Amino acid sequence: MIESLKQNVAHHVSISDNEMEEFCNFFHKKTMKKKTFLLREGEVCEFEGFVAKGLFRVYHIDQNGFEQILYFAIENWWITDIDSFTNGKPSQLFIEALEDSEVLLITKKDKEFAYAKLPLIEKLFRVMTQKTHVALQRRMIDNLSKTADQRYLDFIEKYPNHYKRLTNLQIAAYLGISHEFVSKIRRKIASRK
Amino acid sequence: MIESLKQNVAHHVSISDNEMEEFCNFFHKKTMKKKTFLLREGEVCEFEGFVAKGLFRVYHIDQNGFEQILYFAIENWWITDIDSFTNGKPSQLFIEALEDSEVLLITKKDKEFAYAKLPLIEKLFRVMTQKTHVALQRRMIDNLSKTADQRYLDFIEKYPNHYKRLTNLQIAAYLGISHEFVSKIRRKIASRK
DNA sequence: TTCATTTATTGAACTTGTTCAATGTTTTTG
DNA sequence: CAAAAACATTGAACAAGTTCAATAAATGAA
Repeated sequence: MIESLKQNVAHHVSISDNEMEEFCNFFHKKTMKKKTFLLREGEVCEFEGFVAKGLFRVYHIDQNGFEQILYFAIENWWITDIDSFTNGKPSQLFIEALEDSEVLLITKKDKEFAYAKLPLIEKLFRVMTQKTHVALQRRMIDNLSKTADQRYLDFIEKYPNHYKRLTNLQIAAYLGISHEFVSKIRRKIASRK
Repeated sequence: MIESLKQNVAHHVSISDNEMEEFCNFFHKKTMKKKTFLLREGEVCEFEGFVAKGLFRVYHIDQNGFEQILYFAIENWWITDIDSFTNGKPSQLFIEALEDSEVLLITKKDKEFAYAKLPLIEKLFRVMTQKTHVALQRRMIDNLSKTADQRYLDFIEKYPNHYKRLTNLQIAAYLGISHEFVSKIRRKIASRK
């Protein structure tokens, strides 16, 4: 449970056992039923979360009522709305559990406390933010240049574990296409074999 | 020259005059002619740069030879390839001056030195990375949901200063559409008035 | 200034992806 | 287990955006 968090932290920075213990103690566990929300539009995001079990979607709803999915988070992913969290403003995002899930949360206060006390934690989050930023740049470039077919293929290749747990509707909202078209892409791919 | 850098830093973190001086001393000025490159694909990005004057484009070229522009950087913007810079791997990006430009560069070594010596500098870059990340998330969402027309309008509204200095070709490569279609969008908009 | 190069515009034919509506399939839930 | 709800598939008509080719306009370099 907390073990996976420790492993994840250790994967990014080298930190003493004591510091690790101290950092992990800031987290409290939250169990969530499928289809419940960790964050809703309009709320201020007061936490940063580590997914211990389950699956979440982080998404936005536009003026026309369409959903755009920013990312899916399964085990060992972090979830928050950085903008709302760091700037204390109302979120534009929803974070919803798509399966029964368990998440480890740290509050804003505790995170700041950790920053002040444990210099490596500042580094941890800087490194993680950089990594997600690089991944998002990559996705942006792909979105600018590739067809929906290619993006779908890339997605199932890149996230085979997500893929199995998601519906067409959700994949469509991530790729920025209609779910009907996802069906048509699947058919095309199947017939190609 | 260095003044604009100081102002930019002060805008993000509160730092003493001494520390500011020390940090800014790490930078050296580079003057660049239009159409010259600060970074080419395959090179390792050894710098982080602050644009004092001019205009740059940061872009990628895909397998089919098409360019996707990640962003434009004018005065007071920072430029680097985070992935290449932080992980020491060959860049997938080009950074090119689109006008005669002046940029203030800090090397990787000096930046690490600054991190170690001036704790607020770590914060500075963390805050800046977060801001660019939030902006990119916003752009991703818009790209998933909006039509080319709307994205074009958003662009000229959001970056009126960039817009005047860019060609249709460049705006097209940023929006992920053909430059012919940019022409058609412009015509449509003009006829609507 | 002049010639070459780059950039912008336009139209026609085409491709990609959307929308809507109907139907079948799977999953949830009482 | 049965009924309801959510999800997936399909086709037809449509809209959005591309490609190609031709021409005009602007810019740059000698």
